[in-house]
Amino acid sequence: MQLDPILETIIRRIASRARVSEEDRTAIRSLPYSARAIEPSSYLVREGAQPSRCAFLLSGFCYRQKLTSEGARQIVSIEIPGEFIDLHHLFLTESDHNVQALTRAHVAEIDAAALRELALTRPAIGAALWIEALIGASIFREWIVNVGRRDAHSRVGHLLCELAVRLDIANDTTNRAFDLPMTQEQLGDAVGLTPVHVNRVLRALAARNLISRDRRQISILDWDALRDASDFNPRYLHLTA
Amino acid sequence: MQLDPILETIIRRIASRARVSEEDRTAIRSLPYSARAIEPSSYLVREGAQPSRCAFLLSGFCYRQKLTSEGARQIVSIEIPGEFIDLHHLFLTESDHNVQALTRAHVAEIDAAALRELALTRPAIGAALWIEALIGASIFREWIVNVGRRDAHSRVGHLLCELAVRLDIANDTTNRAFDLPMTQEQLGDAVGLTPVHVNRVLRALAARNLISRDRRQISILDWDALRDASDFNPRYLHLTA
DNA sequence: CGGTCTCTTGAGCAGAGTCAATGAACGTGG
DNA sequence: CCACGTTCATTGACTCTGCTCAAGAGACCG
Repeated sequence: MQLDPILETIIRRIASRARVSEEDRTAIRSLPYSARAIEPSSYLVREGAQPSRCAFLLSGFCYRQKLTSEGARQIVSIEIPGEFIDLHHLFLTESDHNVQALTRAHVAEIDAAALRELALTRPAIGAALWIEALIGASIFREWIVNVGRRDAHSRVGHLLCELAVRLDIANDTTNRAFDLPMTQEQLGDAVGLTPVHVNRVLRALAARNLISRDRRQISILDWDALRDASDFNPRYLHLTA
Repeated sequence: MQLDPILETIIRRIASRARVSEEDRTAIRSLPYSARAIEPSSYLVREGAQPSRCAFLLSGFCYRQKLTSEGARQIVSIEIPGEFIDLHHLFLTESDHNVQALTRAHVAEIDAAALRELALTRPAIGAALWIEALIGASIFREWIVNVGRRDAHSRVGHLLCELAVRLDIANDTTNRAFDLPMTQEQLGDAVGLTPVHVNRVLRALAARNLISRDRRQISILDWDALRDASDFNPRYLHLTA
Protein backbone atom coordinates (compact mmCIF):
# COMPACT_ATOMS: atom_id res chain seq x y z
CA MET A 1 0.00 0.00 0.00
CA GLN A 2 1.14 3.48 -0.83
CA LEU A 3 1.67 5.78 2.15
CA ASP A 4 0.53 9.38 1.99
CA PRO A 5 3.67 11.49 2.40
CA ILE A 6 1.80 14.29 4.12
CA LEU A 7 0.35 12.05 6.79
CA GLU A 8 3.74 10.41 7.19
CA THR A 9 5.21 13.86 7.88
CA ILE A 10 2.62 14.41 10.55
CA ILE A 11 3.35 10.99 12.00
CA ARG A 12 7.04 11.80 12.19
CA ARG A 13 6.29 15.00 14.03
CA ILE A 14 4.09 13.25 16.55
CA ALA A 15 6.56 10.40 16.90
CA SER A 16 9.26 12.92 17.76
CA ARG A 17 7.26 13.85 20.86
CA ALA A 18 5.96 10.50 22.09
CA ARG A 19 6.34 6.80 21.48
CA VAL A 20 3.61 5.99 19.02
CA SER A 21 2.53 2.45 18.33
CA GLU A 22 1.74 0.94 14.98
CA GLU A 23 -1.96 1.28 15.74
CA ASP A 24 -1.42 4.95 16.48
CA ARG A 25 0.20 5.34 13.10
CA THR A 26 -2.64 3.54 11.42
CA ALA A 27 -5.12 5.81 13.15
CA ILE A 28 -3.30 8.89 11.95
CA ARG A 29 -3.19 7.49 8.44
CA SER A 30 -6.96 7.49 8.35
CA LEU A 31 -7.34 11.14 9.36
CA PRO A 32 -9.45 13.10 6.90
CA TYR A 33 -7.56 16.12 5.71
CA SER A 34 -7.05 18.30 2.69
CA ALA A 35 -3.88 19.98 1.49
CA ARG A 36 -3.97 23.60 0.53
CA ALA A 37 -1.58 26.22 -0.76
CA ILE A 38 -1.78 29.66 0.80
CA GLU A 39 -0.62 32.87 -0.81
CA PRO A 40 1.47 35.36 1.17
CA SER A 41 -0.55 37.53 3.53
CA SER A 42 -3.78 35.65 3.03
CA TYR A 43 -5.62 34.42 6.06
CA LEU A 44 -5.63 30.89 7.38
CA VAL A 45 -7.82 31.71 10.34
CA ARG A 46 -9.76 34.80 11.25
CA GLU A 47 -10.62 36.04 14.69
CA GLY A 48 -14.19 35.15 15.53
CA ALA A 49 -14.36 32.28 13.05
CA GLN A 50 -15.34 28.80 14.18
CA PRO A 51 -13.07 26.52 12.22
CA SER A 52 -13.74 22.82 11.99
CA ARG A 53 -10.24 22.05 10.84
CA CYS A 54 -6.86 22.19 12.40
CA ALA A 55 -3.92 23.05 10.18
CA PHE A 56 -0.46 21.54 10.11
CA LEU A 57 2.15 23.68 8.39
CA LEU A 58 3.99 21.69 5.73
CA SER A 59 6.06 24.45 4.17
CA GLY A 60 6.38 28.21 4.38
CA PHE A 61 5.95 30.54 7.33
CA CYS A 62 2.87 31.91 9.05
CA TYR A 63 2.23 34.36 11.81
CA ARG A 64 -0.41 34.71 14.43
CA GLN A 65 -1.70 38.19 14.98
CA LYS A 66 -4.22 40.34 16.80
CA LEU A 67 -5.36 43.88 16.11
CA THR A 68 -6.20 46.55 18.63
CA SER A 69 -9.13 48.90 18.20
CA GLU A 70 -6.61 51.59 17.28
CA GLY A 71 -5.60 49.45 14.33
CA ALA A 72 -2.22 48.52 15.75
CA ARG A 73 -1.14 44.99 15.02
CA GLN A 74 0.69 42.65 17.36
CA ILE A 75 2.18 39.45 16.06
CA VAL A 76 2.04 36.92 18.87
CA SER A 77 3.88 34.05 17.25
CA ILE A 78 5.66 32.93 14.15
CA GLU A 79 5.10 29.44 12.84
CA ILE A 80 7.66 27.46 10.93
CA PRO A 81 7.17 24.29 8.90
CA GLY A 82 6.38 21.15 10.82
CA GLU A 83 4.11 22.76 13.41
CA PHE A 84 0.47 22.36 14.22
CA ILE A 85 -0.88 25.84 13.94
CA ASP A 86 -4.23 25.69 15.56
CA LEU A 87 -4.54 23.07 18.16
CA HIS A 88 -6.84 25.57 19.88
CA HIS A 89 -9.56 24.65 17.48
CA LEU A 90 -9.56 21.14 18.76
CA PHE A 91 -11.21 22.29 21.97
CA LEU A 92 -12.23 25.94 21.65
CA THR A 93 -15.01 26.80 19.27
CA GLU A 94 -14.11 30.34 18.36
CA SER A 95 -10.79 31.71 17.20
CA ASP A 96 -9.44 34.58 19.29
CA HIS A 97 -6.85 35.72 16.75
CA ASN A 98 -5.86 35.74 13.09
CA VAL A 99 -3.32 33.57 11.34
CA GLN A 100 -1.78 34.76 8.11
CA ALA A 101 0.77 33.36 5.73
CA LEU A 102 4.09 35.14 5.70
CA THR A 103 5.31 33.39 2.57
CA ARG A 104 3.62 31.10 0.17
CA ALA A 105 2.79 28.13 2.34
CA HIS A 106 1.33 24.66 2.25
CA VAL A 107 -0.86 23.32 4.98
CA ALA A 108 -2.68 20.11 5.69
CA GLU A 109 -6.07 20.96 7.14
CA ILE A 110 -7.08 18.10 9.34
CA ASP A 111 -10.62 17.45 10.41
CA ALA A 112 -10.73 18.81 13.95
CA ALA A 113 -13.25 16.33 15.29
CA ALA A 114 -11.22 13.38 14.04
CA LEU A 115 -7.96 14.74 15.45
CA ARG A 116 -9.62 15.58 18.75
CA GLU A 117 -10.86 12.02 18.91
CA LEU A 118 -7.31 10.73 18.50
CA ALA A 119 -5.98 13.22 21.02
CA LEU A 120 -8.46 11.97 23.60
CA THR A 121 -8.37 8.26 22.98
CA ARG A 122 -4.81 7.51 21.97
CA PRO A 123 -2.50 8.38 24.84
CA ALA A 124 0.68 8.69 22.79
CA ILE A 125 -0.93 11.00 20.28
CA GLY A 126 -2.58 12.93 23.06
CA ALA A 127 0.72 13.37 24.86
CA ALA A 128 2.45 14.54 21.70
CA LEU A 129 -0.19 17.15 21.01
CA TRP A 130 -0.14 18.30 24.62
CA ILE A 131 3.60 18.81 24.37
CA GLU A 132 3.20 20.80 21.17
CA ALA A 133 0.56 23.01 22.72
CA LEU A 134 2.43 23.53 25.96
CA ILE A 135 5.65 24.51 24.25
CA GLY A 136 3.63 26.98 22.24
CA ALA A 137 2.28 28.44 25.47
CA SER A 138 5.78 28.68 26.88
CA ILE A 139 6.85 30.68 23.87
CA PHE A 140 3.93 33.04 24.42
CA ARG A 141 5.13 33.61 27.96
CA GLU A 142 8.62 34.42 26.81
CA TRP A 143 7.23 36.87 24.28
CA ILE A 144 5.37 38.68 27.04
CA VAL A 145 8.70 39.08 28.80
CA ASN A 146 10.39 40.16 25.60
CA VAL A 147 7.89 42.85 24.79
CA GLY A 148 7.28 43.86 28.38
CA ARG A 149 10.72 44.10 29.85
CA ARG A 150 13.50 44.18 27.30
CA ASP A 151 14.83 47.19 25.43
CA ALA A 152 14.62 47.47 21.68
CA HIS A 153 18.02 45.93 20.91
CA SER A 154 17.42 42.90 23.10
CA ARG A 155 13.91 42.43 21.79
CA VAL A 156 15.00 42.22 18.21
CA GLY A 157 18.05 40.15 19.07
CA HIS A 158 15.96 37.79 21.13
CA LEU A 159 13.57 37.19 18.27
CA LEU A 160 16.47 36.50 15.91
CA CYS A 161 17.97 34.05 18.39
CA GLU A 162 14.67 32.26 18.81
CA LEU A 163 14.15 31.90 15.09
CA ALA A 164 17.72 30.76 14.52
CA VAL A 165 17.37 28.03 17.11
CA ARG A 166 13.93 26.88 16.02
CA LEU A 167 14.93 26.79 12.39
CA ASP A 168 18.16 24.99 13.11
CA ILE A 169 16.25 22.38 15.09
CA ALA A 170 13.60 22.01 12.42
CA ASN A 171 16.16 21.66 9.65
CA ASP A 172 18.64 19.68 11.68
CA THR A 173 21.36 22.25 11.03
CA THR A 174 23.47 24.54 13.17
CA ASN A 175 23.73 27.41 10.75
CA ARG A 176 22.61 30.24 12.93
CA ALA A 177 21.69 31.84 9.63
CA PHE A 178 18.35 31.95 7.91
CA ASP A 179 16.17 33.70 5.49
CA LEU A 180 13.80 35.91 7.45
CA PRO A 181 10.76 36.34 5.27
CA MET A 182 9.42 39.37 7.11
CA THR A 183 9.39 43.06 6.43
CA GLN A 184 10.77 45.34 9.09
CA GLU A 185 7.23 46.42 9.74
CA GLN A 186 6.26 42.84 10.55
CA LEU A 187 9.32 42.46 12.72
CA GLY A 188 8.21 45.55 14.57
CA ASP A 189 4.75 44.09 15.02
CA ALA A 190 6.33 41.01 16.55
CA VAL A 191 8.45 42.87 19.09
CA GLY A 192 6.25 45.89 19.78
CA LEU A 193 8.33 48.51 17.97
CA THR A 194 7.83 50.77 14.97
CA PRO A 195 9.36 49.79 11.64
CA VAL A 196 11.60 52.83 11.74
CA HIS A 197 13.07 51.79 15.03
CA VAL A 198 13.47 48.18 13.94
CA ASN A 199 15.52 49.47 11.06
CA ARG A 200 17.81 51.42 13.35
CA VAL A 201 18.18 48.48 15.68
CA LEU A 202 19.01 46.03 12.91
CA ARG A 203 21.76 48.23 11.61
CA ALA A 204 23.04 48.82 15.10
CA LEU A 205 23.27 45.05 15.60
CA ALA A 206 25.10 44.78 12.30
CA ALA A 207 27.39 47.67 13.23
CA ARG A 208 28.31 45.81 16.41
CA ASN A 209 29.15 42.78 14.25
CA LEU A 210 26.57 40.66 15.98
CA ILE A 211 24.68 39.92 12.80
CA SER A 212 25.05 40.50 9.10
CA ARG A 213 22.24 41.07 6.65
CA ASP A 214 21.80 40.67 2.97
CA ARG A 215 18.29 41.46 1.91
CA ARG A 216 16.30 39.40 4.32
CA GLN A 217 18.99 36.86 4.88
CA ILE A 218 20.18 37.08 8.46
CA SER A 219 23.41 35.56 9.73
CA ILE A 220 24.30 35.61 13.35
CA LEU A 221 28.02 36.37 13.38
CA ASP A 222 28.68 36.11 17.07
CA TRP A 223 26.20 33.79 18.66
CA ASP A 224 27.44 34.04 22.22
CA ALA A 225 27.53 37.81 22.13
CA LEU A 226 24.08 38.15 20.60
CA ARG A 227 22.63 35.59 22.97
CA ASP A 228 24.05 37.44 25.96
CA ALA A 229 23.10 40.87 24.69
CA SER A 230 19.58 39.66 24.01
CA ASP A 231 19.11 37.76 27.26
CA PHE A 232 18.29 34.66 25.26
CA ASN A 233 18.02 31.40 27.14
CA PRO A 234 16.53 28.57 25.12
CA ARG A 235 15.08 26.83 28.15
CA TYR A 236 11.61 28.06 27.24
CA LEU A 237 11.76 26.18 23.94
CA HIS A 238 11.93 22.89 25.86
CA LEU A 239 14.22 21.38 23.30
CA THR A 240 14.96 18.38 25.43
CA ALA A 241 11.47 17.83 26.83
CA MET B 1 -18.69 7.29 52.32
CA GLN B 2 -17.34 10.69 53.05
CA LEU B 3 -16.31 12.73 50.00
CA ASP B 4 -13.17 14.80 50.11
CA PRO B 5 -14.28 18.42 49.64
CA ILE B 6 -11.07 19.37 47.87
CA LEU B 7 -11.39 16.66 45.26
CA GLU B 8 -15.04 17.55 44.85
CA THR B 9 -14.01 21.12 44.11
CA ILE B 10 -11.67 19.86 41.43
CA ILE B 11 -14.40 17.65 40.05
CA ARG B 12 -16.76 20.60 39.82
CA ARG B 13 -14.17 22.57 37.92
CA ILE B 14 -13.59 19.78 35.45
CA ALA B 15 -17.30 19.12 35.13
CA SER B 16 -17.81 22.76 34.20
CA ARG B 17 -15.70 22.16 31.11
CA ALA B 18 -16.81 18.72 29.95
CA ARG B 19 -19.45 16.12 30.62
CA VAL B 20 -17.83 13.80 33.11
CA SER B 21 -19.24 10.40 33.89
CA GLU B 22 -19.55 8.80 37.29
CA GLU B 23 -16.47 6.70 36.52
CA ASP B 24 -14.58 9.88 35.70
CA ARG B 25 -15.55 11.27 39.08
CA THR B 26 -14.50 8.10 40.80
CA ALA B 27 -11.16 8.25 39.04
CA ILE B 28 -10.60 11.81 40.17
CA ARG B 29 -11.55 10.87 43.71
CA SER B 30 -8.63 8.50 43.82
CA LEU B 31 -6.04 11.04 42.75
CA PRO B 32 -3.14 11.26 45.18
CA TYR B 33 -2.68 14.84 46.29
CA SER B 34 -1.67 16.90 49.25
CA ALA B 35 -3.04 20.21 50.41
CA ARG B 36 -0.66 22.98 51.31
CA ALA B 37 -0.85 26.55 52.53
CA ILE B 38 1.47 29.06 50.93
CA GLU B 39 2.62 32.31 52.45
CA PRO B 40 2.56 35.52 50.42
CA SER B 41 5.47 35.87 48.02
CA SER B 42 6.78 32.38 48.58
CA TYR B 43 7.41 30.20 45.58
CA LEU B 44 5.17 27.44 44.33
CA VAL B 45 7.37 26.64 41.37
CA ARG B 46 10.83 27.77 40.42
CA GLU B 47 12.24 28.12 36.96
CA GLY B 48 14.44 25.17 36.16
CA ALA B 49 12.77 22.88 38.68
CA GLN B 50 11.33 19.54 37.63
CA PRO B 51 8.12 19.26 39.62
CA SER B 52 6.30 15.97 39.91
CA ARG B 53 3.12 17.61 41.07
CA CYS B 54 0.57 19.84 39.49
CA ALA B 55 -1.14 22.41 41.66
CA PHE B 56 -4.77 23.43 41.75
CA LEU B 57 -5.42 26.77 43.43
CA LEU B 58 -8.08 26.45 46.10
CA SER B 59 -7.91 29.91 47.60
CA GLY B 60 -5.79 33.02 47.31
CA PHE B 61 -4.00 34.49 44.32
CA CYS B 62 -0.77 33.57 42.59
CA TYR B 63 1.25 35.03 39.80
CA ARG B 64 3.51 33.55 37.19
CA GLN B 65 6.70 35.43 36.57
CA LYS B 66 9.99 35.46 34.72
CA LEU B 67 13.12 37.51 35.36
CA THR B 68 15.46 38.99 32.79
CA SER B 69 19.19 38.96 33.20
CA GLU B 70 18.94 42.66 34.04
CA GLY B 71 16.85 41.70 37.02
CA ALA B 72 13.62 43.09 35.60
CA ARG B 73 10.57 41.05 36.39
CA GLN B 74 7.64 40.36 34.11
CA ILE B 75 4.48 38.85 35.46
CA VAL B 76 2.97 36.74 32.70
CA SER B 77 -0.26 35.71 34.35
CA ILE B 78 -2.32 36.04 37.46
CA GLU B 79 -4.08 33.01 38.83
CA ILE B 80 -7.30 33.13 40.79
CA PRO B 81 -8.92 30.40 42.87
CA GLY B 82 -10.30 27.44 40.99
CA GLU B 83 -7.55 27.20 38.41
CA PHE B 84 -4.99 24.57 37.63
CA ILE B 85 -1.74 26.43 37.85
CA ASP B 86 0.73 24.15 36.27
CA LEU B 87 -0.72 21.89 33.71
CA HIS B 88 2.63 22.32 31.94
CA HIS B 89 4.19 19.94 34.38
CA LEU B 90 1.94 17.19 33.17
CA PHE B 91 3.93 16.97 29.95
CA LEU B 92 7.03 19.15 30.21
CA THR B 93 9.74 18.12 32.59
CA GLU B 94 11.30 21.45 33.42
CA SER B 95 9.61 24.63 34.53
CA ASP B 96 10.36 27.67 32.38
CA HIS B 97 9.10 30.24 34.89
CA ASN B 98 8.38 30.94 38.54
CA VAL B 99 5.05 30.89 40.31
CA GLN B 100 4.64 32.86 43.51
CA ALA B 101 1.80 33.44 45.90
CA LEU B 102 0.36 36.92 45.89
CA THR B 103 -1.67 36.39 49.03
CA ARG B 104 -1.78 33.59 51.50
CA ALA B 105 -3.04 30.72 49.37
CA HIS B 106 -4.11 27.12 49.54
CA VAL B 107 -3.29 24.65 46.84
CA ALA B 108 -3.91 20.99 46.21
CA GLU B 109 -0.77 19.49 44.76
CA ILE B 110 -1.82 16.58 42.63
CA ASP B 111 0.49 13.82 41.58
CA ALA B 112 1.41 14.75 38.03
CA ALA B 113 1.77 11.20 36.74
CA ALA B 114 -1.66 10.22 38.03
CA LEU B 115 -3.34 13.29 36.60
CA ARG B 116 -1.54 12.84 33.30
CA GLU B 117 -2.84 9.31 33.20
CA LEU B 118 -6.40 10.56 33.61
CA ALA B 119 -5.88 13.28 31.03
CA LEU B 120 -4.75 10.72 28.49
CA THR B 121 -7.16 7.90 29.18
CA ARG B 122 -10.39 9.60 30.19
CA PRO B 123 -11.66 11.69 27.28
CA ALA B 124 -13.91 13.97 29.31
CA ILE B 125 -11.17 14.78 31.79
CA GLY B 126 -8.70 15.18 28.96
CA ALA B 127 -10.98 17.58 27.15
CA ALA B 128 -11.56 19.64 30.28
CA LEU B 129 -7.85 19.99 30.94
CA TRP B 130 -7.19 20.84 27.31
CA ILE B 131 -9.75 23.61 27.52
CA GLU B 132 -8.17 24.95 30.68
CA ALA B 133 -4.73 24.97 29.11
CA LEU B 134 -5.87 26.49 25.84
CA ILE B 135 -7.73 29.32 27.52
CA GLY B 136 -4.59 30.00 29.50
CA ALA B 137 -2.64 30.20 26.25
CA SER B 138 -5.22 32.57 24.81
CA ILE B 139 -4.76 34.87 27.79
CA PHE B 140 -0.99 34.83 27.20
CA ARG B 141 -1.60 35.96 23.63
CA GLU B 142 -3.77 38.82 24.76
CA TRP B 143 -1.13 39.88 27.25
CA ILE B 144 1.44 40.06 24.47
CA VAL B 145 -0.90 42.44 22.68
CA ASN B 146 -1.50 44.40 25.84
CA VAL B 147 2.14 44.91 26.60
CA GLY B 148 3.23 45.25 23.00
CA ARG B 149 0.70 47.59 21.50
CA ARG B 150 -1.36 49.45 24.05
CA ASP B 151 -0.48 52.66 25.86
CA ALA B 152 -0.13 52.81 29.61
CA HIS B 153 -3.72 53.77 30.37
CA SER B 154 -5.17 51.01 28.25
CA ARG B 155 -2.75 48.46 29.59
CA VAL B 156 -3.70 49.04 33.17
CA GLY B 157 -7.38 49.37 32.32
CA HIS B 158 -7.26 46.16 30.33
CA LEU B 159 -5.79 44.24 33.21
CA LEU B 160 -8.44 45.60 35.56
CA CYS B 161 -11.17 44.61 33.12
CA GLU B 162 -9.77 41.12 32.77
CA LEU B 163 -9.55 40.59 36.49
CA ALA B 164 -13.03 41.99 37.05
CA VAL B 165 -14.50 39.60 34.52
CA ARG B 166 -12.56 36.56 35.65
CA LEU B 167 -13.36 37.18 39.29
CA ASP B 168 -17.01 37.82 38.57
CA ILE B 169 -17.19 34.56 36.67
CA ALA B 170 -15.37 32.63 39.35
CA ASN B 171 -17.54 34.04 42.10
CA ASP B 172 -20.71 34.04 40.07
CA THR B 173 -21.18 37.75 40.69
CA THR B 174 -21.39 40.84 38.51
CA ASN B 175 -19.75 43.26 40.87
CA ARG B 176 -17.12 44.70 38.65
CA ALA B 177 -15.37 45.42 41.92
CA PHE B 178 -12.71 43.42 43.64
CA ASP B 179 -9.88 43.42 46.03
CA LEU B 180 -6.68 43.61 44.05
CA PRO B 181 -4.03 42.06 46.25
CA MET B 182 -1.08 43.52 44.35
CA THR B 183 1.27 46.37 44.98
CA GLN B 184 1.60 48.95 42.27
CA GLU B 185 5.03 47.55 41.60
CA GLN B 186 3.51 44.14 40.87
CA LEU B 187 0.88 45.74 38.69
CA GLY B 188 3.67 47.40 36.77
CA ASP B 189 5.43 44.08 36.38
CA ALA B 190 2.25 42.66 34.88
CA VAL B 191 1.78 45.39 32.31
CA GLY B 192 5.38 46.34 31.57
CA LEU B 193 5.43 49.71 33.33
CA THR B 194 7.28 51.18 36.29
CA PRO B 195 5.49 51.46 39.61
CA VAL B 196 5.68 55.23 39.45
CA HIS B 197 3.86 55.28 36.18
CA VAL B 198 1.27 52.77 37.34
CA ASN B 199 0.53 55.11 40.18
CA ARG B 200 -0.03 58.02 37.86
CA VAL B 201 -2.20 55.95 35.57
CA LEU B 202 -4.37 54.64 38.38
CA ARG B 203 -5.06 58.09 39.65
CA ALA B 204 -5.73 59.30 36.13
CA LEU B 205 -8.31 56.52 35.69
CA ALA B 206 -9.85 57.54 38.98
CA ALA B 207 -9.81 61.19 37.99
CA ARG B 208 -11.74 60.28 34.84
CA ASN B 209 -14.28 58.50 37.06
CA LEU B 210 -13.63 55.19 35.37
CA ILE B 211 -12.61 53.49 38.59
CA SER B 212 -12.49 54.24 42.26
CA ARG B 213 -9.93 52.97 44.69
CA ASP B 214 -9.81 52.45 48.39
CA ARG B 215 -6.57 50.86 49.43
CA ARG B 216 -6.34 47.93 47.09
CA GLN B 217 -10.05 47.66 46.57
CA ILE B 218 -10.88 48.52 42.98
CA SER B 219 -14.35 49.38 41.73
CA ILE B 220 -15.04 49.90 38.10
CA LEU B 221 -17.43 52.85 38.04
CA ASP B 222 -18.14 52.98 34.34
CA TRP B 223 -17.71 49.59 32.81
CA ASP B 224 -18.53 50.51 29.23
CA ALA B 225 -16.22 53.49 29.25
CA LEU B 226 -13.33 51.59 30.80
CA ARG B 227 -13.84 48.66 28.48
CA ASP B 228 -13.79 50.92 25.44
CA ALA B 229 -10.88 53.01 26.67
CA SER B 230 -8.91 49.85 27.39
CA ASP B 231 -9.78 48.02 24.18
CA PHE B 232 -11.08 45.15 26.24
CA ASN B 233 -12.95 42.42 24.42
CA PRO B 234 -13.59 39.33 26.50
CA ARG B 235 -13.58 37.02 23.52
CA TYR B 236 -10.11 35.78 24.42
CA LEU B 237 -11.40 34.48 27.75
CA HIS B 238 -13.63 32.01 25.90
CA LEU B 239 -16.35 32.35 28.48
CA THR B 240 -18.83 30.45 26.40
CA ALA B 241 -16.49 27.82 25.03
C1' DC C 1 6.68 54.14 68.98
C1' DG C 2 9.94 53.17 65.62
C1' DG C 3 10.77 50.67 61.36
C1' DT C 4 9.45 49.17 56.94
C1' DC C 5 6.93 48.92 52.98
C1' DT C 6 3.86 51.38 49.78
C1' DC C 7 2.08 55.16 47.71
C1' DT C 8 2.58 59.95 45.91
C1' DT C 9 4.48 63.68 43.66
C1' DG C 10 7.86 66.64 41.24
C1' DA C 11 11.69 67.56 38.03
C1' DG C 12 14.40 66.28 34.41
C1' DC C 13 15.80 62.76 30.95
C1' DA C 14 15.87 59.55 27.11
C1' DG C 15 14.35 55.73 24.39
C1' DA C 16 11.27 55.07 21.04
C1' DG C 17 7.67 57.24 18.17
C1' DT C 18 6.16 60.47 14.40
C1' DC C 19 6.53 62.73 10.21
C1' DA C 20 8.51 63.14 5.99
C1' DA C 21 11.61 62.59 2.25
C1' DT C 22 14.88 59.80 -0.44
C1' DG C 23 16.65 55.66 -2.28
C1' DA C 24 16.92 50.70 -3.50
C1' DA C 25 14.76 46.44 -5.13
C1' DC C 26 11.50 44.04 -7.73
C1' DG C 27 7.72 42.76 -10.73
C1' DT C 28 5.17 43.91 -14.92
C1' DG C 29 3.89 45.19 -19.31
C1' DG C 30 5.29 47.05 -23.54
C1' DC D 1 15.59 45.07 -22.40
C1' DC D 2 13.66 49.21 -20.44
C1' DA D 3 10.23 52.41 -18.18
C1' DC D 4 7.25 52.57 -14.50
C1' DG D 5 4.87 51.75 -10.29
C1' DT D 6 4.87 49.69 -5.91
C1' DT D 7 6.71 48.11 -1.84
C1' DC D 8 10.27 48.20 1.41
C1' DA D 9 14.44 50.15 3.55
C1' DT D 10 16.89 54.12 5.20
C1' DT D 11 17.75 58.53 7.24
C1' DG D 12 17.06 63.01 9.60
C1' DA D 13 14.65 66.25 12.64
C1' DC D 14 11.64 66.73 16.13
C1' DT D 15 8.27 65.13 19.76
C1' DC D 16 6.46 62.74 23.60
C1' DT D 17 5.38 58.89 26.53
C1' DG D 18 7.07 56.69 30.07
C1' DC D 19 11.51 56.21 32.94
C1' DT D 20 14.79 57.72 36.58
C1' DC D 21 15.93 59.85 40.69
C1' DA D 22 14.60 61.60 44.85
C1' DA D 23 11.97 63.03 48.66
C1' DG D 24 7.98 63.04 51.55
C1' DA D 25 3.55 61.04 53.32
C1' DG D 26 0.65 57.09 54.75
C1' DA D 27 -0.27 52.65 56.36
C1' DC D 28 0.77 48.73 58.91
C1' DC D 29 3.19 45.82 62.33
C1' DG D 30 5.50 44.13 66.12
